[in-house]
Amino acid sequence: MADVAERAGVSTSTVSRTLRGLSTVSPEVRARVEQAARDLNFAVSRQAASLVTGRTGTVAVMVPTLNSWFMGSALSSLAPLLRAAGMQLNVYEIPDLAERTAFFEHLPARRNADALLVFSFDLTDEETARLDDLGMPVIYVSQHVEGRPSVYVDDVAGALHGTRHLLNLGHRRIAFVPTEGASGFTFSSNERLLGYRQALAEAGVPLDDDLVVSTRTGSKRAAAESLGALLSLREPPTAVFAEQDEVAVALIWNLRKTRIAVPERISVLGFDDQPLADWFDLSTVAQSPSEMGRLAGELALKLIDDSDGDHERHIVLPTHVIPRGTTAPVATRPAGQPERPEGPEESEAPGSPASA
Amino acid sequence: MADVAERAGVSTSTVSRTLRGLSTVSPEVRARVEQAARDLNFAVSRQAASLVTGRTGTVAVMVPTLNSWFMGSALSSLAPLLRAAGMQLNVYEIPDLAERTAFFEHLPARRNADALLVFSFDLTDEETARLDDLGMPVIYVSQHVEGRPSVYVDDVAGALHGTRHLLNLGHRRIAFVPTEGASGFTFSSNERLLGYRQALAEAGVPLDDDLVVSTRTGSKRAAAESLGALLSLREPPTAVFAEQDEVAVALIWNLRKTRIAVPERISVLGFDDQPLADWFDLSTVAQSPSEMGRLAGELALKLIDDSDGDHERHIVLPTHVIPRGTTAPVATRPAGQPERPEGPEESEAPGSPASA
DNA sequence: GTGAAAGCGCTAACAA
DNA sequence: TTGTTAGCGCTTTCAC
Repeated sequence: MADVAERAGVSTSTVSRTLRGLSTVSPEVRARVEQAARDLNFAVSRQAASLVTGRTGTVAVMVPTLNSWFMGSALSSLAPLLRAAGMQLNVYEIPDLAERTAFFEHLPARRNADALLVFSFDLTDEETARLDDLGMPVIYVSQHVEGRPSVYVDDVAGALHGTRHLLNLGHRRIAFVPTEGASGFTFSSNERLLGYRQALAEAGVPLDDDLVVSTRTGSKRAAAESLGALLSLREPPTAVFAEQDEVAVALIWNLRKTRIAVPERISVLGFDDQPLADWFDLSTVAQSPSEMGRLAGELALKLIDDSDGDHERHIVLPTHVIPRGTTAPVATRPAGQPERPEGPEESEAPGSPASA
Repeated sequence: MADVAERAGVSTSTVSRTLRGLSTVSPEVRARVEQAARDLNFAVSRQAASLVTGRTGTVAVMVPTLNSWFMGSALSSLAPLLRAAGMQLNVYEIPDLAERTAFFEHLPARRNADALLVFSFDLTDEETARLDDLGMPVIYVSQHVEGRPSVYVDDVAGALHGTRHLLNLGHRRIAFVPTEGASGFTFSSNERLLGYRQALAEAGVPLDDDLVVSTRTGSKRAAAESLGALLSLREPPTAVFAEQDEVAVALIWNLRKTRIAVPERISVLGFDDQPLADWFDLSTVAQSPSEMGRLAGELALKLIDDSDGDHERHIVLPTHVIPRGTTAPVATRPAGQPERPEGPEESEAPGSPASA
């Protein structure tokens, strides 16, 4: 910066003022300084600046993985927003328990970011408390933490509406397939289960715990097992509501393999509306992670600017039922009994794998 | 840090030494300092440290998007590696030309990172030159830049082997569907096209430019148009090699819709081996972005440590042909003429959408 | 509107 | 092995 100052024939203070866009610089001087900075290819060291301002110009995000549709979408909308605000984006990927322990032990974000966005973790109270005295705004995303800024989807309502969709199609035996929380985060399983139950209750359909069978995500095999449990019930379901699109698709995959027609014999509903859903023509409950990322980012910026300000601190996002080709009115005959001989089904959307 | 020093009854130098794990600290003092640091919940400010060391403890990555299988996988393997080395990960998402111009204008990574990983851009010589005097190691990933550290997949060989696979199945009319470079990056289209041509040449199959039809990625509609161009040729292809799995799947989707059996009437081969390929039972040429991320990260760390060292600076990763259900021997009759009446195909993997 | 000087929190050289 | 001191590059009073 000293070089720039010398070249422009001013003091470093003036250079600093100019480069930060303060208005207290005369136009001619400003021009000269900017030219000098450009000539010398100069960029301010945030490190040095932050030392005196106490701000790092960085927003940290803590994510369970970077390799998922959800995180990709969320971060994709977050990143440009931060850049536009002149902020850097720092990513902490915490894939397993060991990393998680280490993270909470050292809290590496401390003093190295102006705000922290925590994505999709089910934190213990102790961990939350630890984040509380991190000395920066902490925003919980895709989860809902009492008394802290949170941005999340209304999972209860989403599952409620999804289940109602199935009920409206005449289904009464509706299974729910939640995803087993692998490494301490559950993608809102509980809330979605709640919404499912609520819908059944309000429709006067008796709850049947046999119809709730959890599975692991992304595994065709695990889906097959869950499916087996459901299909071998005395009274099997006519519709299955999977807590995630991936699981829904795995179920469909297995159903097709078994030559059980979807949606004629059994309807399948997902949750997320990720691209896979479109490929498989899957009916689903849509949520928008990109919207979530955007709102979380905006909230973060507001809280950095003015952490005691009067901001909406609990932002709840809506969901939408997207009916596609895998949900249909319940067959008039009891499920499990074919309406007609097995064989090729009639034409259907090519995106949905057929049995034939 | 002064607080910690006081509490431990030592100087700040000793605290600094202890916290950096230097061996020149006596065990008792070390214990005392560590305890004090823990009590006070102290974390070193990287900002302040970097001011004097000249190192930021940060690796920056410049990516076109965060919302893709490729980037997700690559960053997912890169992030833990950096964390293990005590480095932060800084992400610059540059989705469009405007952002790109702004990025190269200001080079915000300058002085704010110890190394830069550039993913999947086709840079101009001017841009490359600009990165050259960034004052830090720049590693090009998923691309191949003359004279600079690069980590990339052998796209030519991949396409060569893929095409050979089709040739070995008896195909002679083999189409290639590259992806139009949307915003200045081409995902190695050219190299893959090269490999395709090479394979045909070595097999003595004449090149036919009508068999190369580009498309946009992720668009069913665009795929339909490309497909139309191919199917309306006087001598249509019996196999299509898509430059990306997504395109391959879109082609299959449209083929099924048109009731053209895959692979009986036409074989389809992809490139990438992303999860979608498995869902659609797509034969493909596999590459490993996670391996790429890992190697790029390791190279970055090496170059930060010792930028003139004798490191392998061009790392080329292999590809593997993964035959699945969408490639099969060419039909004995000329393509375009059905071998048997249209109708349900025999049983096939349920992952691949069937026409029936 | 601009400059001089102090100091942010740390590390590195040097001394002890 | 430990402490003292200087200074990294910037921003921010406070004068002018």
